[in-house]
Amino acid sequence: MGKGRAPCCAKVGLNKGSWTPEEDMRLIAYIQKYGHANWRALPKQAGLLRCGKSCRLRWINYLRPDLKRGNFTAEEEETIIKLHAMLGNKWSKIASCLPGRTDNEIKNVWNTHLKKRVSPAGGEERGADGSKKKKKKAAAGGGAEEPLPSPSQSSSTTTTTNCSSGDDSGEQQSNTSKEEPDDDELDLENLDMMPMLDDPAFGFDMLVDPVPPAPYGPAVSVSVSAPTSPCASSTSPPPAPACAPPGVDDHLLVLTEIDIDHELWSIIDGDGGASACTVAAAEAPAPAPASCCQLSNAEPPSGGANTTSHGAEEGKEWWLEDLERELGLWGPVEDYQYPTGPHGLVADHPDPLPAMVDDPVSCYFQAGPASAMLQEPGYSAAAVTSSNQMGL
DNA sequence: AATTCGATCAACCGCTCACCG
DNA sequence: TCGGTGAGCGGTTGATCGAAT
Repeated sequence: MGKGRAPCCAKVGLNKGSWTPEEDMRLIAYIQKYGHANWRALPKQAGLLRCGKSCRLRWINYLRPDLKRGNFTAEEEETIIKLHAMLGNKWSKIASCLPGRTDNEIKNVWNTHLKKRVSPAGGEERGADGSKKKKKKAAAGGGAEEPLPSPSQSSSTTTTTNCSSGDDSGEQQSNTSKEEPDDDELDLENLDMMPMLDDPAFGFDMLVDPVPPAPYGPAVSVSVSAPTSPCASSTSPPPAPACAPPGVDDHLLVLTEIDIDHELWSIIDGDGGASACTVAAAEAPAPAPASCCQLSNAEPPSGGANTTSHGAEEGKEWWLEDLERELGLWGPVEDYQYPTGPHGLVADHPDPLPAMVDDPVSCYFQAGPASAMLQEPGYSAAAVTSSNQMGL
């Protein structure tokens, strides 16, 4: 750490802030095709002006196909409360027990809803000294020694009081987060309160030690089932699709080169400028202007495996629909004309980027999963969205 | 109708961990 | 064994939206 290592995002020329649809598309397409064996190299290879960290976050928290969107169910909330009582702010561990939910999401939900519910004092905490912003400043000024929401807080003041190690774990959580071993001594008496524990596949060590890092790894093969649902609750998400979204295997968006200033990546990389973007892009398979159906031959740029596992068919629709909705694309379309090639397939479209530039998201969905799905028996054309409906 | 305020959530930052040479 | 590097985690911030005034 320290050691003079510059923050990854402090690099010159990298985008920050909200992601654009095009960036999303590039990231999705790249990961679907090559996985994410190396986050640091990924943005460069995918032609994204983002740091790897940012890409990773975006993928994990927003673009991952197995994400469950929408409000938390009561059961999920209960699970969070109980797990938090036992684990404290171990959001990633809590998230591992809530399939389709991210640590960030859970953290937000906890801080905005559950904390108050569990510990009304926590709500007052914020209101007591005014707005949350004021509170932050006050804390920064050194006044507030307000401990973070800790297991002790929740366990000592709420319904989840039977976490025997409440006080201790609370202290550890807020003061010595490093004392993992103790934190992980969970109160087994709580186990029967947790819905996901009914799952025979559940092992408590899953909480203590995160699920085998089955990252969406170099291979998209990382099946969705692995990362997020070691202790699948009964409120399981829609049929878990494989990491690769519907139809992606066969209809990947062709990533095209972004014309980034050659020196930019040199600066970013600090590697002496040998890796101009276009060069990298040329080396990286991503930009290959080939057909969308070339996936099976694709070689990960950095040796990552590309196993693009096929998700369950039934998993395709929900993921696609969800993401489309998320991006404002969802809706019936009546008059969209696919860019058809000689064979009437999008894959024949020689260069999707031109369209993508205007409308990257719709282009992606029409050229990718959605169109692929169209070719599947039983899939309704109504699922295809019209770029006219984009609010972009 | 305009303004204020609070809630929400995506994204960033800094740190630690784990792996590899 | 040690140091460097990348990944991951948890805390925090800031933009946005909706409700209240």
